[in-house]
Amino acid sequence: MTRLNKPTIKDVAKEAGVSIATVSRVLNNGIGYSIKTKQHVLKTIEEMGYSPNAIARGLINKQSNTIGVLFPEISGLVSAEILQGIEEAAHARGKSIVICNTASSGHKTKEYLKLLQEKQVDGILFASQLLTLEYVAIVRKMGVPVVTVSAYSEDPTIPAVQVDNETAAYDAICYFIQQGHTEIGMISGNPSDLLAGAPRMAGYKRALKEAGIAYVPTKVAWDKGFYFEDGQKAFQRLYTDHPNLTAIFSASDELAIGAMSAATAKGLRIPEDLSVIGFDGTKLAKMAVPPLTTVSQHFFSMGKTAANLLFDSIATGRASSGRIIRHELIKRHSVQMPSSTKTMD
Amino acid sequence: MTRLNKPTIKDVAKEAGVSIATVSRVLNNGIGYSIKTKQHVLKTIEEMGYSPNAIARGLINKQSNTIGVLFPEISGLVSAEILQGIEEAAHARGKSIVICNTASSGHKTKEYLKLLQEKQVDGILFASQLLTLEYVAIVRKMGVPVVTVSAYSEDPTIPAVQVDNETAAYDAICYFIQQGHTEIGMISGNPSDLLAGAPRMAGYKRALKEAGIAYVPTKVAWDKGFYFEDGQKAFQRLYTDHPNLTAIFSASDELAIGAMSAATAKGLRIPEDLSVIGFDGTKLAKMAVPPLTTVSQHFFSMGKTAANLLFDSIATGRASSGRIIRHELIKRHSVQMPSSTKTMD
DNA sequence: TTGAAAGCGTTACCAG
DNA sequence: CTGGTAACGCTTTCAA
Repeated sequence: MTRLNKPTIKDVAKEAGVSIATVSRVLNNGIGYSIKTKQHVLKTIEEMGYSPNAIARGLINKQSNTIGVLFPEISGLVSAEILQGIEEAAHARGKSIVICNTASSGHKTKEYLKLLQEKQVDGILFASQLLTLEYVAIVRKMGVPVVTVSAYSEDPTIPAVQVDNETAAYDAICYFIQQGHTEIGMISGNPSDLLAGAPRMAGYKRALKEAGIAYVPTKVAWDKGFYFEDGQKAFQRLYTDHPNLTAIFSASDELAIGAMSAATAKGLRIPEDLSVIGFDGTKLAKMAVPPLTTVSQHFFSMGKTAANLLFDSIATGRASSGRIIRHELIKRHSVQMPSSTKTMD
Repeated sequence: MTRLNKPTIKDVAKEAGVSIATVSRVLNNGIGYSIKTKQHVLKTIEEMGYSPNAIARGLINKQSNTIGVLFPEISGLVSAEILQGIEEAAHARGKSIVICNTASSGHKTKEYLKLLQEKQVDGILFASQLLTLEYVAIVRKMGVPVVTVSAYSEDPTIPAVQVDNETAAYDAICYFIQQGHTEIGMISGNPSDLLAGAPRMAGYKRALKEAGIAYVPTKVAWDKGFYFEDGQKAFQRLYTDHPNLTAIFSASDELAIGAMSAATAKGLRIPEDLSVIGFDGTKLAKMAVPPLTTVSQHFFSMGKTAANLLFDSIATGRASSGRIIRHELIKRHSVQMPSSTKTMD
């Protein structure tokens, strides 16, 4: 039976005929040994197939080079894009990330926070995940920096990376208005959602007000969340109450596509009979029929930015400030001027 | 300045007036102490807010309770669903997962493999990611188990969790044939893809052959990959060469939706003029207009199964065998009998 | 330029 | 039932 255990720094030292201190030095510090020793050590490392043990390193350095990322769900396009951004930033700095799917459950979240503490992660990212005061307290006790991506925090001092949701919604409505629409409905997420619910509705109201259009509460509908089915259901209600709507702004792309699907089923043509704007800018939007005009959030870049903020904070020991990531109205083919404008009568 | 450092097991021992061995025992073994000591120790742990250090534990136990998962991309629906399945299985066993986005790059993959080795992961999952002989060799040297999910391995001895792609495609085509179609085209992925390309094309051919329908090479088209745009482009070519096709089988949902979008743009109605079947069963399919009939792969369950196989392998030290996950034809509204059957003339 | 040794926070063995 | 202590693999003083 050959020696199955992987070689340690000790083995390398013995084999190379130097001390472990020397091996460690050529591995880490750029100094403290002769060029000749360096080459010799490097060669034996190569020959033995030695690989340093990050766990042992972590124990002594008191850092794991790992961050934890919490998501309420990971099987969606939004999460996936944010995650990809985070991953890119992490990899660029040689850090690794452990992902935690909390399923929006307080229990699972706290469980994960405990796990992350035991794993000695260097920092934590809350992605799309409500950061309650309770979580903040836990994380404070852990003593590691936190940042939030596309998430609402009950503690305003936590650095956040997000879009200006109010303005983004406002811009969408203004575009409708520019196109001549006045009968504008909205499919919202739950208004109790302080990140993606309430602010977008506020933007909708502000744009209407500035244009002198009366705000009619029943022109805003929502169901449970931000999903396709919610969009379908909300549209039914909207259409029943207000069949004369010429434009609908939806708080997510899925919501918008659900609405379009329900509208098509009712025989409405898009955009001829009904204009639609979505939100998020996921790849769903370009795949819709017709391609969906939407307010894009650049999730990839949000994830990347948030991760970098966190890494900076870890490195400097100072809390960073948040960032607003610019949104962008991507114009495709789901919006046109209302065909039955009064002047046509 | 209060004591900022987190308490260690030593601190707990001192505070509780016992030895660290005892504290360790109440933390790990269910035995070896009086009920009274246990309560006392637990109380001091609680009071001091002590949390065990998983890094130190890992060092001595020679395991990290962590697995590495490699994806060629993580911002897609398929990856996200697989990941969610893996996450669920991992969390259920108290393991954590570090994710690696290789971008299909051999360089990044090898870099990650090295990182995972240093992190002392207990096992590795290749998800949707080609497992080359070179990678197998590296992983063998690492001495940890590997399993593959929805991925092709050049080494057939590696446990794999996947769908029977040939049969799945075969079933889809048979369904077309049952509905009366004979002019059946296919939008394939790249045939050099040994997992999702070649086998699905083989299934297509077999079904045709069994039904006595001639296989016409130009009735199969593909572009670069499995994405929306590829579907659009491939459809153009298919339609130019064979405008009389009444049915198209696509090797992914995105491909199918791309084809539908291009077909709709040409004035074709679905399913009246053209029937379409997709592949994957992502949430995209149900959101299409009309809702897409598709061969579902149950990615969530594949991820979960693969992770569990890996954990078993880690625990027992024995390689497990792979699993075929049953596919399922989900019938929605993108397929109907060809309207212009010969008998109607 | 180099080596010896202390120590990071745990676990597990061996005495008592 | 309990305590002392070696060891896990590594980094980092401190001396030489």
